[in-house]
Amino acid sequence: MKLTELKAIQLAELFSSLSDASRIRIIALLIGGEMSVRAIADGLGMTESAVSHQLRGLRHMHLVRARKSGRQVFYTLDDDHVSRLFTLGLDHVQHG
Amino acid sequence: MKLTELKAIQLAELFSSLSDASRIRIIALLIGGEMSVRAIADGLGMTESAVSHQLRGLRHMHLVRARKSGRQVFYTLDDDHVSRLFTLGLDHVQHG
DNA sequence: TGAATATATGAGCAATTGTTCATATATTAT
DNA sequence: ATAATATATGAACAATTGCTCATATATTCA
Repeated sequence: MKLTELKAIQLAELFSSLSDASRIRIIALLIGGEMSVRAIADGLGMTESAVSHQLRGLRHMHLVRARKSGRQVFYTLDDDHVSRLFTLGLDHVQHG
Repeated sequence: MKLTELKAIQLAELFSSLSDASRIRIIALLIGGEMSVRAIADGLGMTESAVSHQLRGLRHMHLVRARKSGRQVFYTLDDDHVSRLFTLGLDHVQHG
């Protein structure tokens, strides 16, 4: 398949955002619906700082979207590509 | 979604194997069909050593499969999950 | 056998990554 | 106003990554 170097880099960056167990667990949580940073941190036993750092990367790659409400920020998956990549990857792992 | 830590790690490892532009370009080439290490190296302007190192990781994650013929080794994508992940990722990037 | 070819592998190094800790910003409550 | 809460951010550090270079293994050819 023909692929410009730019697209190759963008694809690699997309998959990079899914290449860490903490981020995978964040996304797995968000498949269940919108959550605040603290709720994610509590749910995963991570510090809010670590979660916030990871969410920034995910936001930057348009994998999650933020909605601010008062002093909380609620995150959701940005579009259905994300959960489809997730479940397709899970398929591969489970048939490995 | 509920996800064991093991599955999270395995998923992260799977996406890690797709998280580098050189590997993405190797996979893009292999979507066109079976190729030798040298052909891949020539096609991408990489050294055979660098390609071989990358192929080892891809082989380990069952993304590519090797077939030895004489002194050459021909690589193909291991199963259709790979090209489906690839094209799904490309979709996301192109709608970004 | 020895030389040439194709691939694989280990060591080493620069660059990147994910975390912690401290601090900053923003919002709400008193 | 001050304090408390929720999140974001920068610096710094250990751990990981992808390459090069040298070398090893395997196969073919003369």
